[in-house]
Amino acid sequence: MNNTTGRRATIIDVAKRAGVSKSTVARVLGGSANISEEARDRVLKAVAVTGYEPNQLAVGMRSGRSGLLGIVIPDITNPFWAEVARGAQDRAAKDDISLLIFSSDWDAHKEATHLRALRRARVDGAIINPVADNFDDLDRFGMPFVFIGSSAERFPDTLSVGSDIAQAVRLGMDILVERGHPAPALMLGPRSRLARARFLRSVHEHCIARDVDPEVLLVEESDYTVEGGRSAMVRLLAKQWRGNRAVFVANDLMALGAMIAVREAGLRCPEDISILGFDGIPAGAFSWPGLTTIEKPGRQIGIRAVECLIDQIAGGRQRERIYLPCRLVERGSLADVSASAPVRVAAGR
Amino acid sequence: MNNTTGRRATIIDVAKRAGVSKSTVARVLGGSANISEEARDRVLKAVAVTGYEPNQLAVGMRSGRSGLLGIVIPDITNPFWAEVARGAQDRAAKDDISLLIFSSDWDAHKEATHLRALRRARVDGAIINPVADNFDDLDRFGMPFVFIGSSAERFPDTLSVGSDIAQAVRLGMDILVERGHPAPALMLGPRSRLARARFLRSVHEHCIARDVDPEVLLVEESDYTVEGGRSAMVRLLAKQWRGNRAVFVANDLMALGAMIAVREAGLRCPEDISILGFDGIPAGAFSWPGLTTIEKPGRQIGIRAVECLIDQIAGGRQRERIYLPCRLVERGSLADVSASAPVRVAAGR
DNA sequence: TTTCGCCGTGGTAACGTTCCCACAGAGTTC
DNA sequence: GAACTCTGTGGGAACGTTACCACGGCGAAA
Repeated sequence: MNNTTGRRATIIDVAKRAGVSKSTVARVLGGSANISEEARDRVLKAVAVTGYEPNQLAVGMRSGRSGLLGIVIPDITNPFWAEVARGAQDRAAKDDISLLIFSSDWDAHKEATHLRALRRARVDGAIINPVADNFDDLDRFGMPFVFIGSSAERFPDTLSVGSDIAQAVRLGMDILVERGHPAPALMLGPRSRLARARFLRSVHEHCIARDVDPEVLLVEESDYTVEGGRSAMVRLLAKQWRGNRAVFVANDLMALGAMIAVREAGLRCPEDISILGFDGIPAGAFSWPGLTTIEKPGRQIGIRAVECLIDQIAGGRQRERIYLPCRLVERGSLADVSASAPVRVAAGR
Repeated sequence: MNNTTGRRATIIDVAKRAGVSKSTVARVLGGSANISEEARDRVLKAVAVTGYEPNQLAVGMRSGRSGLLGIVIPDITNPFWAEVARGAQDRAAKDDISLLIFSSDWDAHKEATHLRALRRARVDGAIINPVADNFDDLDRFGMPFVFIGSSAERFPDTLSVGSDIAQAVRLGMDILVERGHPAPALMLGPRSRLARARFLRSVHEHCIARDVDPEVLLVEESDYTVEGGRSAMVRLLAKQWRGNRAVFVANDLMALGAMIAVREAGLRCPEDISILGFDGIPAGAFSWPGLTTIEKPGRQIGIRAVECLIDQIAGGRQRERIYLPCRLVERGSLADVSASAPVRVAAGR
């Protein structure tokens, strides 16, 4: 079904075989109008015979469109970012665009290297979770771009896509109230993280709207790790902590650690202590009990970012900030101790 | 630090600015010998001033090297494959090569589409976890390639990189014996999977070497899912099963499910039943107890695959099959009931 | 002095497309 | 019947690079 010579067929080979000019071949393949039936047939046949595949390099060279998009995320091995990448991949594929993926490891130097690679590859645009605090000049990025993730927050006047933390917190607080936990303890990440402030602010807003004094809430903070969550939970358990005990944890890894600490203290989750996570990492489905959590829309973020990018490449530049809604994933770590609760919570997965 | 016109600087802009010919610029940038100090300085200065970045498209067009490698894996969202991709990414970056990543979802049609995209992009080579049972003709793949993963097993005469299942099984059986479980039950995947036969064969070999009748071993099989592992464990518990009870599970997800079933049966892991997994998925670190497992060398596979590919692009084509060793990850799911065991196993993570 | 080789450099032809202009012939309008 | 439009086609330039050849100048060998 193709030449044995090893050389790839070019548009000229196709043209010769079809007995037309390369212009005509290009028109047929480009789906242009005004082609005779006969010419179209002959070209299509010749394409099949030669096994011709257009050379994207040449196309890009001439048309200025490489058909490539770049994405720079912290780590493809991190399940959240893998979801983002996957969403971007799938959306790009719909438009016959291929994705160049890079992992920055939250390292500004690696990021710079990757951005250079993207520029050299002449990608049509880039999706970036920014690491560097300031880029030389955003306008001279050298290509259209979309920022993703909460670190994009630092750059006010750019197009960016992220998850809607305010909505996520509302979702979490609502379910906690509904289940009889109107004043949960809070387990937060390090102060340095941007998302932390947003999380805390949203909790406060929610409390005030419900006439609860936010200062009443127990708060612990730690690193976004299993170990961090475990130690924070130990500290929490040592405090005066009355009533229906529940914790709203700002990160799933920490929540998993907290769950371990509960067990180590001889307590049960969710019977003694309810835990609500935030992220939606896969491991939450395999813990015991399964972690009830709020899932960030990773895949949607990837999809939307590509769409924004495509729009931006085609038309004018927008400078919008897009927040995508999160989703509650109910598993077994949240007890229902509300007045209306049937009998007792079942510790399902 | 660059032109404000928006147009990207070309080698000609650099040449003009440096007052030399583009040939000289190319030689300087290509690191060729026989350049005067003066010319080199002027060129380097001009490059810095113009912000010149070589156009990879043009380079690829002319030199036949696109500087791109493709990788087609089942799903970037799957932690194992993400590891593979990450390894490939890092290794490729060392040679200034960018990676085009695609997810096939174990779908032959998607795979074909992705391979076409790779051909169009004129990648210098491809790393593929093959899905299709037979390709039209391996020699006419249209580019150098390396197969990865156990499904590569189906194609005898190709270069491939995968994990050493025989060594992994030896590792597992050895630790089981050492801990006082000379005849563990086996939990296998579906018969359709290639890895299953290799796993079972290796267990048999190990048994025979140790003078154990392999027929004595309890065997259950199921899907590679949490639910599958759970139901298989239920069936296993219903059997006559004496002595120090341990299960060697051929997949971590199943192992996690088995662990849940143990707990649901009112038994404890590892005190009543020991579980040894196989894969090394991250979720195994967060279960309770932590899952002791054998980790496949995902990252190494990616690294090695890229190295093979680079070799193959440069030199002759090899048709070797490379097996990379797995690693035991000790967490808390394996009890030590051997005679030499200190007192009792601690249920650590 | 002539010849040779080497060094450093410049010019030009590709690579495979797309874009644009030109042009022949058929049909339409006045 | 001349001028015009429309349809289908072909030809050539350009995109930015590298590979190759050519050439002048200089020192060394004959």
